[in-house]
Amino acid sequence: MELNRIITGDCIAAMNAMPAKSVDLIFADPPYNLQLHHNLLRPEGGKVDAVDDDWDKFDSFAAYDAFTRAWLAAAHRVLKDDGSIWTIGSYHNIFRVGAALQDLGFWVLNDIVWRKTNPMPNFKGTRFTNAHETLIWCAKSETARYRFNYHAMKALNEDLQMRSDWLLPICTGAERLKSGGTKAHPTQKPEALLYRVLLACTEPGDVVLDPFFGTGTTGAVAKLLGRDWIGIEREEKYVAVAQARIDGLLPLSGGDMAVSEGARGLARVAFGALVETGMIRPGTTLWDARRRHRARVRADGSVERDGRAGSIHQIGAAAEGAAACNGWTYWHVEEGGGLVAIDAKRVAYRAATGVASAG
Amino acid sequence: MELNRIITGDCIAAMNAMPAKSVDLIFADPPYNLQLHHNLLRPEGGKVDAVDDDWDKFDSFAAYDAFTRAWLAAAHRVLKDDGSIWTIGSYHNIFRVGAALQDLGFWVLNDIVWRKTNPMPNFKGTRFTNAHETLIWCAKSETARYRFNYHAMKALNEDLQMRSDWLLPICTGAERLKSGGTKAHPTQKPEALLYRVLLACTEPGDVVLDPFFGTGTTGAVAKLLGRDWIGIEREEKYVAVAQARIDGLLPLSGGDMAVSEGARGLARVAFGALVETGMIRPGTTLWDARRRHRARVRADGSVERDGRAGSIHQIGAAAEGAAACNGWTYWHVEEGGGLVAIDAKRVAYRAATGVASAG
DNA sequence: CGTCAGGATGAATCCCCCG
DNA sequence: GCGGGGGATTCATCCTGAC
Repeated sequence: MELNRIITGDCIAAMNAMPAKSVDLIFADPPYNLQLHHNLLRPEGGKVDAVDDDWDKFDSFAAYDAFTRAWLAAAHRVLKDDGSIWTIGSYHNIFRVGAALQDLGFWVLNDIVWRKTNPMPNFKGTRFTNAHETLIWCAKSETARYRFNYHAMKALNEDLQMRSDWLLPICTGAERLKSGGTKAHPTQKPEALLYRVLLACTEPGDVVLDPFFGTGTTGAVAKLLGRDWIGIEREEKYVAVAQARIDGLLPLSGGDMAVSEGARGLARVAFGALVETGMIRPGTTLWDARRRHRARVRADGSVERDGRAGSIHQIGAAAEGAAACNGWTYWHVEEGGGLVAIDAKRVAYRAATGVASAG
Repeated sequence: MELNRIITGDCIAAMNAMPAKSVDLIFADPPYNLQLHHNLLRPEGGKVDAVDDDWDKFDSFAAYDAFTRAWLAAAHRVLKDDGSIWTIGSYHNIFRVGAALQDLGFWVLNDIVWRKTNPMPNFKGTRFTNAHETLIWCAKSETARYRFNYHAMKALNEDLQMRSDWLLPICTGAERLKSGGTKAHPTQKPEALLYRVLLACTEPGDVVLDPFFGTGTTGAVAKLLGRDWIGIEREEKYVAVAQARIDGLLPLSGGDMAVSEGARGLARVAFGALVETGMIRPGTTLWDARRRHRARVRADGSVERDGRAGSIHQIGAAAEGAAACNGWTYWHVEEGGGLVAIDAKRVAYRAATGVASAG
């Protein structure tokens, strides 16, 4: 089997033409079936550049399921018995993909949450910011002896076990491939994501297959890490971009590559978290250190003073007639006859929950 | 329908005995179908106290799917058209539940990741630490007008949009209910999780249904926040624990339940009303913030620019060549040598006339 | 050359009342 | 039920151009 090349064509046919049990790892980023109906405008009037490509359009969930089961069955055949498979998706499609994986006999090892440091906001204020995507990692069967480089993952995570939630930025800037001044592909994944997947589940010389190759992030990281790879992609324009990208790369010599871990230092704690967890009850009176001003805690973590509601910082600033105020040190609660700064509650919260570092 | 009580029995039968379209929110924590075949040993030899209750055993994915679709269909019937449903699960079951939700016509609004600050480590070093669970939030249909208290969520998160990943501790310590020295229920959820769900999607007086009530976390938080609730639980030992727990609770006072509201809750003011009352005189020049465009106020509250007259919004959009425009924040009047947004005039108008909230 | 303000942008199922 | 129109709504990051 010829390695380190892109096959142009349909991934099901291409996989069926490959030898059975021939690849060690499959990474698949299939269409998400986003079902976007309307144009979305940003508050300042700009238009969101949506994914509206034909390859993401399906007539129904049934049609999407049929497609999913077909490519997963082909993937099952080419995967070695001790290999494993990763898929990525969003709430639009990931439940269909996950159920299909289970139905085909794949054994789920983890679901991994890719938390985006910089997701697009929800412009209309109608839902929670959709700030993550989900990956599913499966062995070929319940009893398979899959590869997991536990210590490499632990080392990558400052000697703590790598968790199932990964904080990584989306692909922007110089890493984002352009063609003709605009993005070459609407859904290019960050190399750091593939780096972690390949480092966790393969060793040098393993064969990595990506049936939805796109601009070739999987191939690029595989080459970098000294893994062999095969990419399958239907659209010739993406094939050209991917080939040029990978040709221009040099593998690492011995090496390593920085994986973004996001902001370090102490985790940001919202005042609302203290209210939610019952450390401070709605209705509690907050005092400044000299009891000259008071405010009342509301159910959503905002506070109210003289009929005006806002954050602890905003209302503290208003009480002092100042432009800004650190509400954590400004406001206090009554405790044992004296006043305790709410910052002490934050310290206690961090200690109780073990949220030491951000990320 | 009798509220604020626990129904002992099977949740499907109990929901089918309830009136159709009678609840505003459903929170469901169904069995996870954990498929734990072997006893798991800790490194030091102790046995992990795993979920091995009969209620979590299913013979196959098909049996679990049939159960899931049955209770979800019953839930669909009792949910109001503009209500919403939350479910929680792990990778063992959440894909089955999510696919069933979509197949039954529920419309996914978000998948939410509950990131645990203190998850159980992976003792064997064979996988990533399973550090999260997944919630799925759905409206009853694609076109339903569900409730989302956007500004309350934003206030709870230090004035940033609440994201789809929530960092919360697991339920331990004093909050963890005990019976006879051991934990009363193997999967008790933290109150903070329910607090956020109920604060986001209900208002005081709404009816919240939990078909897998367990030790009654949903009921406890509903009572605290002044929401009505109904719990359904099959196991009498859990019913007793939940009832005692909720009976011992005091709700917040009415004022403490108040949360932040956005401008959509404010009374609508016609621009013409400001002209009528003399706050803005006909003939006044309106400017955009950077003085690139100007318009002239007419006697009827319309404005004119380049020979075209229309509302402040229409003429603002025309000036910008945009599809839409909020004229209140786009246009400004000269005042004291600087520019003041006409929105400030609207604030003054509301204050002067006492029209605070929308009717 | 550096700094700063302004603009662009990312897998998005993104409004709602009134006639 | 549908169409029109008022008017509510954004976070982190990177790039470009002005000075």
